[in-house]
Amino acid sequence: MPAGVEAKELQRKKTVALARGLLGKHLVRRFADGRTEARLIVETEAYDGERDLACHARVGLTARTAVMYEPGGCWYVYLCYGVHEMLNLVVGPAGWPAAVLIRGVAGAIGPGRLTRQLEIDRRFNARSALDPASGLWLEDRGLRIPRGAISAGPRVGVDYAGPVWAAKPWRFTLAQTAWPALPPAPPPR
DNA sequence: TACTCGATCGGA
DNA sequence: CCGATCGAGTAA
Repeated sequence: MPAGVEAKELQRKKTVALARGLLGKHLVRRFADGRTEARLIVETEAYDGERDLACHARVGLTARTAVMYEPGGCWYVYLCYGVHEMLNLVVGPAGWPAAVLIRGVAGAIGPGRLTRQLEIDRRFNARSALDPASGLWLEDRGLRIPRGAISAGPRVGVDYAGPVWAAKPWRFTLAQTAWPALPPAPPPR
């Protein structure tokens, strides 16, 4: 049986470690027709607190950022550039605004592409990320990730945050060699 | 109410 | 490189 991801774990005040730890977990979507799809999480970014000038919570508590102040374990979904839905996992204890952007899953690299493929939009905002009843949740399927399979680098598209915060190596990617067997590739011609 | 500017992507 | 497209945040 698949083990869920624990709320208690997501409420630790360790945003960057949680972003790293999310690699290798699965994002599971149950569609309206009952079909389910589990995708390996392969790329994440950490956004941590009001002090983090790349984080939406840099402006403090507003209607949009309120969900980030919730205890870890719910989704934060917002519209980016008027076009793309961005999926984030709220992490940390209540009152500490932090989230992890799900930037890539196996079969869909890019935060806008994955939400489009999995039909994720702002209706999931503030819903539970641990409860299958929400239709979108996290599962730990026991995949072991060697430390060396993870690489870190600066977050993408946050130059507005200034050199210090833009340079934080808070973007994490899982080397493809650590992914479990992918759907069979079409035979070469 | 009038601006400005995005945690992106696809097409020139 | 540029345009799409719209909502949040800010100033007035």
